[in-house]
Amino acid sequence: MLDEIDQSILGILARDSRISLKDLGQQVALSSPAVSERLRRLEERGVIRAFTVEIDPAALGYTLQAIVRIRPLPGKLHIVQKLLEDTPEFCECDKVTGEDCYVARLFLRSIDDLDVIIDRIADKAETNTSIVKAQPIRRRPPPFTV
Amino acid sequence: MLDEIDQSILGILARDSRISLKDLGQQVALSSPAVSERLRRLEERGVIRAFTVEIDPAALGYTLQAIVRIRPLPGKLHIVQKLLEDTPEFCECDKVTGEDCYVARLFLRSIDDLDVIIDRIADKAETNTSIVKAQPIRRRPPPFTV
DNA sequence: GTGAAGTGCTGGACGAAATCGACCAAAGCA
DNA sequence: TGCTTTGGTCGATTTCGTCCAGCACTTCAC
Repeated sequence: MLDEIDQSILGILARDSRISLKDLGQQVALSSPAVSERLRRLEERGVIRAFTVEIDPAALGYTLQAIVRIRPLPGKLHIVQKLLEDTPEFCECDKVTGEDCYVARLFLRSIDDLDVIIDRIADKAETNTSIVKAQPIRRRPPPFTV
Repeated sequence: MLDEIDQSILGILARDSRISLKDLGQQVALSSPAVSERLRRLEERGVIRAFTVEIDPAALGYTLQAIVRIRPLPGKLHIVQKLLEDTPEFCECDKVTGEDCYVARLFLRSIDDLDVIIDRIADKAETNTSIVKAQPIRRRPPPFTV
């Protein structure tokens, strides 16, 4: 599905997605039209979901992060999910097996905001909030070795 | 700190980080040398941590994800953290307040891998694993409004 | 085997984009 | 008031991306 060249292209782009096709081509020993075509196909096949940018949340004023585990009350599941989706401070949410139904990441400007946001779901779900103290591993791609 | 133009630049780059400076400039009504300079400063100040690419984990064979809560046994905290960092399948890890010490995201090729990886920390920590069934919110930036 | 078709690459030409330097206008300040 | 800093424009030059023709290699039918 993905050959070695595609994998190293992905690795390089993960570190710097604004690299020129020329430089990218040199690093994988291919001409620029060739890597251009590979990029096109990687996007087309959905291997590359997006070229994006990693922003320091603190630069936007988000000095706090929390991990919130959420267990909607009976019959409230869809309402809760909709509420999470419509609250932009929830920047990541997974629906999981086990007692908790959702695990979500919340970006906060202050601890007061936490209270405001959690209060909005407090009557529809049980929640368990953990404040992030440190990030030993920040978002990284999984290993490529096939 | 960040003016409106910087914010809209970040918003545009979050959607497509490979956009040309020319197009980016047109969208924010600035010349390309001007946006080039703003980009340079955003990077320099650490607002932009990296230009990167979002890869479909399934394309790399990772058909499963799990959220693992980890509570190291007394005296094992540093060993456990090192182990997490050295296990590339752990693609995200937060150190949090509360009973659990770490919350980590694990990418898996098969359910068998889960057993192998969790076994490696089983004698150093209590773990609680939830399999991801769906992702109602996939990584998105927090709201920019200052 | 052999020829036809398909795939994925190279290299050069050409138009588009990035960069560089010169210059300018507004804001902050002695 | 006039100097300095900051952040911008514009045009020239260089660099890059894209298009296209051609080539090598593989697959497959005969």
